[in-house]
This record gives sequence, C-alpha cells and structure tokens, in this order.
Amino acid sequence: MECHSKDSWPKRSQIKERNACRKKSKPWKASTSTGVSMNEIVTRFPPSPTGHLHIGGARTALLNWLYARHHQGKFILRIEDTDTERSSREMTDSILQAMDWLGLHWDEGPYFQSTRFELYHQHIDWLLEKGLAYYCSCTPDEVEAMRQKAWNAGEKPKYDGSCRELGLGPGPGRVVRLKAPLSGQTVYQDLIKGQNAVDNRELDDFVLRRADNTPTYNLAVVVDDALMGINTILRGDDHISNTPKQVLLYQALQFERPSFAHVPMILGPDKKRLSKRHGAMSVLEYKARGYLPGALINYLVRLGWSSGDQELFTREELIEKFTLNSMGKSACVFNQEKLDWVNGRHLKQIPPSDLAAELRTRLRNRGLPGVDEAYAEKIVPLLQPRSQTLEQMAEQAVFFAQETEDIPYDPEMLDKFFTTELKQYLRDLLGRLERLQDFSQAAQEELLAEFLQEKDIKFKRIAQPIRIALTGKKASPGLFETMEVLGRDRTTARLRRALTQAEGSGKQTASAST
RNA sequence: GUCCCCAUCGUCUAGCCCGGUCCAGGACACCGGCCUUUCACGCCGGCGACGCCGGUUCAAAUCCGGCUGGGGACGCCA
Repeated sequence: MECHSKDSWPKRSQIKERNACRKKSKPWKASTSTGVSMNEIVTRFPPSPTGHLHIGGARTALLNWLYARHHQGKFILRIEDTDTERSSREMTDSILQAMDWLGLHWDEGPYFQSTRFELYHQHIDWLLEKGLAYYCSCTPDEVEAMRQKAWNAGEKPKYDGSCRELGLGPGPGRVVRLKAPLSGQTVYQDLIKGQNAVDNRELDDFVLRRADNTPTYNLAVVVDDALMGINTILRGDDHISNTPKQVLLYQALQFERPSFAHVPMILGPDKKRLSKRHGAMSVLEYKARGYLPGALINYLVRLGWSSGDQELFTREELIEKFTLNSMGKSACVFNQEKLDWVNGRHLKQIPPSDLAAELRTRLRNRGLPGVDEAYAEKIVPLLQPRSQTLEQMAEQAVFFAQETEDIPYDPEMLDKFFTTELKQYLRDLLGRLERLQDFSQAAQEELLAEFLQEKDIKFKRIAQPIRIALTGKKASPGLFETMEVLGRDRTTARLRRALTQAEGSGKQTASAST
C-alpha cells in the first residue's frame, strides 16, 4: 500500500480519500484522471496472464472499452496474476501487445494484483475482526469429502461450515472463509439479463485466504473493483454464478455495489465453450494470419450485439452506437467465414499506401525481398478486391515479387495453351510490346485491339496464354493492369521466357498436333 | 446430480419490452444467373427459422406456465 497511512483499517469513509491519495502518488495517466464526474462510467478488463489474449477475452475487453468510450468514461486494465504458478511476464506482455494492436487503449493501469496483496489482507483481517469471516482448519481432502457427500445427497456440493462457530485462530494450513448468510436470498440487477436471485443456501462459506496466505480470486476482484472505483462490471456470463458471492462480499465489506452486466459467451462451432481445440484463438495469431484489427473488432462486436441491419462499422461508429440495450442474451457461435468476409470488406476500404508496408513484410517473410514501397503500392489495389486477408494478398502477390526466372511454369499448362499458332501470335505481340512507347494500360489496350483486329482473333484466345506467361498461374488480376504494374521489362522478359520454355517442353505436342 | 442462464434460417441477427403492419426482415455460407480476358469484386434471384405443448386473447414470434434442448457454474483457478 503505496499510499496507505499507518492506521490499519480502512473505514469505508476513507476509501475516497485513499483513492484520491492514490491518484496523487501514482499519476498513471494524469490527463484522464482529473476532472472526473461522479457518474462517470468506469469499466475494467482483468485478464489473467496465464495465456495469450484469446478471442473471448478480446471481446470482453472490447465491450468494456466501447461501453466506457460511449459514455466518455474510464477503462481500466488490471492484470490478475495472483496465481503465481501459472502467471508469467511473457503472457502479460503478449496480452498488452494484443490489446494495443486491437486499439483498445486503457486509461488506467495496468495494475498488477501481485503488488496489492497487502491491501487484500487488510480487508480479510477486517472481516475477521468483525466476525464476518473465520479461520477454518479443514483439509482439502475433508472439504472434498463434504462435497462428495452433498453430491450424493442430491445437493449442491459445498463446504459444510464445520469450523464456522469454532472461533479458531490463525495457524498453519488454515484458511479464512467468509461467514456467509445461511438463509435468505442474494439479489442483484443485471444490465443485460435482468434481475437474478439466488437462494443463499446454494452458497457456501467460500475461501478468502488460502493456506499459503494468498487471497482468492473472489476476494481480490471485489476489493480491487471497489477501490478502483469500478462501477460497471461487464464480463462473460460464465461469471454469473460468481456474482452472488461477490455481492455478499460487497455487503460484508460495506462497499457500494457496482452494476453488473453479463454478456453471452462465444461458443465454438461445436457449441462448446471456446478453447484451444477450436484452432487459432489467440488474437496475435489473427494478426499473423492477416486480419485487420478494425475488422476483428467489427466482427467480435456483432457477436451478441447489433444495430439494425448494419454489418460493417468503423471504430467511431461503434463508439457512437454501442449500448447495452442492444446486447443479446444468448450465446453465439464463432463463425470464421463471416470474419473473413468482414475482414475482406475492411481490407477494401484501406488506402493502398497503408497496406504497402504490410504486403512487403509478408513478402519478405516468404523470402521475396525485391519489392520496394512504390511497387508494393501499385500491387495492392489489384489485389484488394481479391483478398480477404493480408496473407491472401501476399499469397497472390508472389508472382509480382518473383524474379522472372523463378516463375514456375506447369508443363501441362504450356502444352495446352502454347500451341504453335499461339506462339506465333505471342512472338509477334512481344515485339510490339517492346516497341510500345507508353507502357500504360490504355496504350496496351489500344495496341491489343489493333493486333486482334489484324489477326482476326478474339481476345479470349490469347488472354490465358499471356496470363500464364506473366504469372505462372491461371488466375490473376486483369491482364492490362497486371502488365502495367509489372512494367515493360518484366512483362516482355516473362513472355520471352515462357515462349522459350514452351519450345522445350511443348515441342512434341505442338508438332504432333500439327 | 444441484443451481443459474439462454432459446427466430446451418451461423450472426432484426422484430419481442409497447400482441395485429411478420404467410417473419438483413448478413455470412450455400445454389443459380448477370458482368467478364482468368480469378475475384459487384449486382440480381433462390434455398432457409419463430424448439414443443398448453394457457391468455377476436388476434401471439411477441404475454404466462410446463416440457425439451443448449450453455455455464458448483476449486485453497481466474
């Protein structure tokens, strides 16, 4: 407790001052922390650094961010690393990196729970002092037996309260449990699901402090959320059954209760909770695969949320339109195809100059370094309509980047398209292209039209052979735009080489067919 | 097993709160067509859903109940 005064415990009334004090001594982000209004919405995203930021977590973060932004509130990032065994610095970095890439910038934090243990202990001690919590000496095995017993009796598995009235003091192997109410109901209002009430008999005296002297999740979240002034807890509905416990803690600690909003979860195609089994679920993996942050956000927000019939949104539109009223209640299935489509649509909207660097990097990763900025910028617009991801774009840009002698020609294709007659045409055309003054699309088209008329053939006949010569593939962007971007040198060199290759491999077939 | 949450096309959803305008609208995917130098893009069209049973009502996707189905939680994980 950085700024805590010596006298131990915290009257609730001191909390405001404590917060004020924190702000002074730790100006995480001084600019936004000032001039805060009383009703300001404060949300948070509390990832546990035990893995990469995955799709599900990203959506939770996104929703919290959007909600805060929409209401001009504050979005706090808190790293829940109380599980020192499974938490790691690498994962923390990875999560921050993913958040940053998605553009989900936080106003405060990141706070680390591992640096706040003393705070949690003060609150636990206070509960102990007030008789709202107690020491328990039951071993994990004994508790397990109690659960088993309850299960067998057709009841909800829970701790039976053996130590509740024993008045035990601290000791090795002892945990601290909350003295939860034995009857009545715990009721709370959910911004999305409406009112929820749970019979207190369903709840048990859950652990607040473990035998190893570390605080548990439920205790730490409540203390942090309350002290950080978080007033809107927006999270996955897998937390619904935790909520009554936390409400109990808010009450016991005399904290003001926040609003809860439980959003439906994202399911895999098998309708099971999203997990590693479902493939690449890490946000950074999507980045690597060529998805755009704006598109991912667009897709993610549409999972459970909608605004009329609109499918595509800019970041600004989302901030403007996002409300919890239009949030659905039921779980939804993650659909890769739709994401691809959304990504494709976003991709087409981006100015080519913004994509050029990305394309160059991805080409370089494929061992094709020979594409400069200007060339890349010309390639991009040809590929934008044909790509759903940046990787697809790079994939299709390969022939632009390859050296002429590296363009692979499939002998079968050469045989099929480079007949003797066609070769004659192509040789003729090659000469004309070499002499063409202005190597622009328009000039090429004009030249071609003349040529076709002269030879009295249809464009269809020579289009595919040319395409194969230039790209090595049977699918590519339009011929003229491709030639213009490739430039005269590459275009003519490739035609020449294809002709030569066809001479070698296609000979027999060509002569045989004549 | 117990508790909680949820329920419109294969998927994401609009409509449901404030019953009639819904023989249910949009999007992805799929199928067909148009455009066309290939592949895409784009455009047009098609396929396709109110889980079931009761109740309330002149009238129910919309309100109520039950059932079924799906999901989640039941940790000294978060």
